[in-house]
Amino acid sequence: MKDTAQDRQPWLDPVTGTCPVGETLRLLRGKHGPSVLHCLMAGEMHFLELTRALDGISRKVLTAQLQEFERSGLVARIEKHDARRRVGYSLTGKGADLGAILSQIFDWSQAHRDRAATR
Amino acid sequence: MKDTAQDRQPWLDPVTGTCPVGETLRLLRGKHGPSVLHCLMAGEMHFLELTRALDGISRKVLTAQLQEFERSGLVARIEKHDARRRVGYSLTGKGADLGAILSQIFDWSQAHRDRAATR
DNA sequence: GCAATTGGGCACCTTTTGGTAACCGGAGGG
DNA sequence: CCCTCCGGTTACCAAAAGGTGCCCAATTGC
Repeated sequence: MKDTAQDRQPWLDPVTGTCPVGETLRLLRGKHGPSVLHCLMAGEMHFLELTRALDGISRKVLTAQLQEFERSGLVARIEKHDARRRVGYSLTGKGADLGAILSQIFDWSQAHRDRAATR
Repeated sequence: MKDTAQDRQPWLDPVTGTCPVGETLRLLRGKHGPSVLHCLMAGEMHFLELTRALDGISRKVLTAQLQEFERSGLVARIEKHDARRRVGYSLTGKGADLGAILSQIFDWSQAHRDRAATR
């Protein structure tokens, strides 16, 4: 019997050898990541629109975040070859599914805003 | 007209002056935070049980995380004055509600484990 | 020609986060 | 008396994350 990683950790993805849950959590650990997805729930937005909507995020971090979301298939990047060469970002189906879950966290936060710290 | 913070940012909690959503997101940004809540969804656990279940978390980080969750009213700390003076941790109602949402993220991760990276 | 807009990239720095290892204190066992 | 278990705490260090400021390229408007 070969004692494989799969035997010891059956939750690991057989293809990538990583834990899909861990990957997802890592994806959402950024300071602004969830907010980016939440913004995009309202529809496609341009890069600079996002920087303004998120209030405080730097362009560096936003580009990095969007690229990571794109790699993970949560967000689609659309180059408009129109006048201003602006770039649109919108959620994929996967991204929208995850965004819907995040919306529940937003709702939970509002529902428990009473004595949130219960001090 | 006094232009108050409430007028400019109506999502701020009128009592604490903080954004409840931001506070929640900050609560979940830790590397192990969501996993801790997920563990406790199965029921009360002792401190060392958690360190073993989480595989890799240090006692320092786990204590800090549990204290933060306790301050936020997600987790209850129960000192057992029995032989081994062990300490139990369990979810409050609030904590269980949030844990249920996190479970959906776990489910999402499993559902999208096919080509998660879509490289 | 010159400035502004848009979406980046890059170098540098600070802050945050997490791990390691050591120590502690009370209870129990031998 | 000494050792072990449990739940911490502390000091120290490394890595990750994020912000700032500067540069760049293509295009439009003046």
